[in-house]
Amino acid sequence: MSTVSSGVAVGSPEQVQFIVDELYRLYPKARYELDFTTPLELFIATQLAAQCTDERVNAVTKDLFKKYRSAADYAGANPEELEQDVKPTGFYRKKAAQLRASCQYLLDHHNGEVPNTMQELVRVPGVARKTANVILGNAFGIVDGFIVDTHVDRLSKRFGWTKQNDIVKIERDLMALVPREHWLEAAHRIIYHGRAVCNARKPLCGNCTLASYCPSVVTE
DNA sequence: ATCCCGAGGG
DNA sequence: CCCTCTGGAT
Repeated sequence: MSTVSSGVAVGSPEQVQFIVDELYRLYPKARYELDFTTPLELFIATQLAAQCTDERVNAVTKDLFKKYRSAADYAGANPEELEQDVKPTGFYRKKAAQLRASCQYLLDHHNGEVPNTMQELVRVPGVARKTANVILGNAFGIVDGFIVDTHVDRLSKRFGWTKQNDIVKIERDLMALVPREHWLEAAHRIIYHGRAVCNARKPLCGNCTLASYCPSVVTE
C-alpha cells in the first residue's frame, strides 16, 4: 500500500476525505456548467459535450434551444440543417444523427419527455452512464452514480483512487471510495479542479493544495 | 501535436 | 481492450 507525502495511505478514508473537503473549500460554488433550463435542454447539451469544451457547447445551445423546443423538433429536423447547427461542437454528423435518434426514442417510448431513472436513460441511444448521471443529478436531483468524464477519469487515476481504464469500473471504484452524499458535488469539483489546476498536459502541482495528499505530484 | 464534461462498435 | 467520429483552442 503506497502512501502520499503526508504519510496517509492512498485510497484510505483519510486521503479521500482530505481531498473531498479541500475541493469543497477551493470551489464552494462549483456546479455543472452546461447551460440548460429544462431536462430536455440538458439531455441535448450533454450529448453535444463529447470531446468538446463546455463553453463551446453553451455557445451552440444558446441558438439551438431557441430553434428546437421539443423532442419532436429534433426528431423531425432536417438532417443537414441540424448538422450545421451543431457543427462547432465537433463530431457533427454523428452528433446530429444521435440527437435525432435519441429524441425519436423519447417520442416512441416516453411521450417526448426525458425519463428520470438510470434504467430508462441508459436505454436511450446515445446515452450511457456518464450522460445519465449528469441528467439525473443536475435536472432531477437524483444521485444514482458518479459522473465519470475525462477529468474525473484523469484525476481519479492521479489521486490513486483507481487503476482501471474502463469507465464503468472507475465509477464503481469511486462509488466505493467516496461517501454517497458527495458523489455529485465531488464530481463537479473534480471537474473544476481538473480544468483549473490538474489539467491534462501540464498540471500545476506547484500551487495545488492537494499535493501533500496526491501520489502523482510532478515538480516542474 | 494535443486536448476537450463520450458512446458505440470492432 | 482499442478505435472512430470532428472542430476549435492552445
